[in-house]
Amino acid sequence: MPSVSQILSDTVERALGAPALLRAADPKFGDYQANGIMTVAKARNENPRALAEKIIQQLDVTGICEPPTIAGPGFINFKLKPVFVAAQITGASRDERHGVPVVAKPKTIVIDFSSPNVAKPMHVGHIRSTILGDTLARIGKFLGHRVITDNHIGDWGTQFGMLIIGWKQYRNDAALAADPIGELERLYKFINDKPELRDAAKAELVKLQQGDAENLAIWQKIIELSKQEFEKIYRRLGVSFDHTFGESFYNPMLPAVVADLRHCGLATESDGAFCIFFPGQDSPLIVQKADGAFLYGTTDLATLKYRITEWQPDEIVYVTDARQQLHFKQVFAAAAKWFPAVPDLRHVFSGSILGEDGKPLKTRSGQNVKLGELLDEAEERALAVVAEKNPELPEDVRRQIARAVGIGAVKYADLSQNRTTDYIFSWDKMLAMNGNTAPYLQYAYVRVQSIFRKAGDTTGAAPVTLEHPTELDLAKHILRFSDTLEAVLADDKPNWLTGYLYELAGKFSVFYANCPVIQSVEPTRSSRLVLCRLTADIMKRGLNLLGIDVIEQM
RNA sequence: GCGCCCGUAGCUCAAUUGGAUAGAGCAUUGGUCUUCGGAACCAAGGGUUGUGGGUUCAAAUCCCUCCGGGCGUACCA
Repeated sequence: MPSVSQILSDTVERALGAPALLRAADPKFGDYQANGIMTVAKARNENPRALAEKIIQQLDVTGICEPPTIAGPGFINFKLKPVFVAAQITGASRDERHGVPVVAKPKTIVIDFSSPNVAKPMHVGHIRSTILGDTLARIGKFLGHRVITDNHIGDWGTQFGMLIIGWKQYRNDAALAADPIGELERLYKFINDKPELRDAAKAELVKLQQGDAENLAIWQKIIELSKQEFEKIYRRLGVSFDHTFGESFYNPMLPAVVADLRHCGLATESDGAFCIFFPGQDSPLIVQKADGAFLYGTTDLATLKYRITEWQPDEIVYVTDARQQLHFKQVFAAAAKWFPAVPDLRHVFSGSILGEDGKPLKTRSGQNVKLGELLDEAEERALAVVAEKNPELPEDVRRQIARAVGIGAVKYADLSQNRTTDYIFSWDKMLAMNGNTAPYLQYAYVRVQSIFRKAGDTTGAAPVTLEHPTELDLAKHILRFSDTLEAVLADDKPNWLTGYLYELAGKFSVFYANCPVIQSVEPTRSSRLVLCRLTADIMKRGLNLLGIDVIEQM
């Protein structure tokens, strides 16, 4: 079923002959507002109010809303008829997708996110990319796009010289078994602190690059161990990938990439290196160092070529931190010249996570906060809250709740923030039961579930009638779910979805406080139960699209 | 030096891309309810959107000047 805003928007566009620019209106003016009229009037040198008058004469929306009104300099306001809202809600309640249409033209979207480095623990710096990319993938899929997720792990580089010599001579097998990445990290630091081993490390690296069997085997073992550790984190976060083509996957392609870039004149020699220069910019994208080695720009171009030929995507999304903006600008600019046609390339970047002192989040000893330990703490803190609030629950149930609440809180705190800015990490704020937090939404969901437990059989598909103003308000908000999802995907801004869900929970609370459900008489009782069910379904779906679990009790 | 991101209530953040009187939570103050989970709901105070100009019917949003912060800026990723 098409969304309400889509219907109205199409209607106005047909009459206007230009985009309607429909948006949710301030409730005191109506439910939706078209403000494309002023722009068109100006271009045509017409009086905007007269044009608006002409447009509303042509609109046939009698089944949908009250007669549209003109306000201000030329806004057209629409106020939905309760009967129409009720009919839409009834339809949505019988739809597995809660009234969210599948996109008319599905796109192929590649999403590149998370991308941790092998032999290093994942830390807080990885969480935003991981969670953001996962959410965008989930929403894209739900809207009907073909989404391909790829974890571009850092599994190649000069650090392997040091890791290999450390592995061969200083490896502690017991430590390796207990904490693989911890031991690898120790080996790396140990060798890095020994300048006298630098040449030996370099020699091991050269052997690896030349295909030495022993070094290749060690390298692969290190990758395997690292991937297993990453997987533990991803399992806890509920994140998965279609592919994990690391940087090394593209190694064999790099010489040909540079040769081609040189052949077509894009890459030129400068100080012994091969570079792609851009007009008006001092620093080039270097694709081959003076010593012959390749860089991540080279790998990114090879990766891009592979993805284009392999998947023919309409869009490729790179989710990284904000510090890589220049790099991706250069890669995208190079790609635009290198390929006859490039997909829509988007760099979705995020700010850093700061401690409450406003400085980058670190442990007390100044180390990066390990992601695994952060998630442990989230669950512990959530467990303490659950134990306090609901001590009669069995231990295993409490743990399960704590997992959903703790992990959910960390994710939600991140996703509810505008991704481009730095944000301040605060346990107390993210675990608060009030305000725009995961626990608040999870609790709102629990309250609805509680109604169903008491009401008995609620599987009926009764028609919805909207009598009380708070019912109508809740219902109208429900009808905006699909608009929200489309907007999130269009601008890569999950905080619009969290805002939507928070408002949904708020409107439900008001409805809940004003409208008895179980004690009301038929047919109101059944109608309200359907409204509750739909609200709960959308809360669950919305949270699920954010990668957050709901629970039945807490 | 140059470039990118930013500056909004005491604090943490919104504002659907130029739309009407800039909104939430926390904190503060006051209120509701014999309540389907009070882990709730309602209300009040709190703002010259860093500064000064410009563009237009309309600016937190676009352009320019400063001030302040973060991050980049030729062979790490």
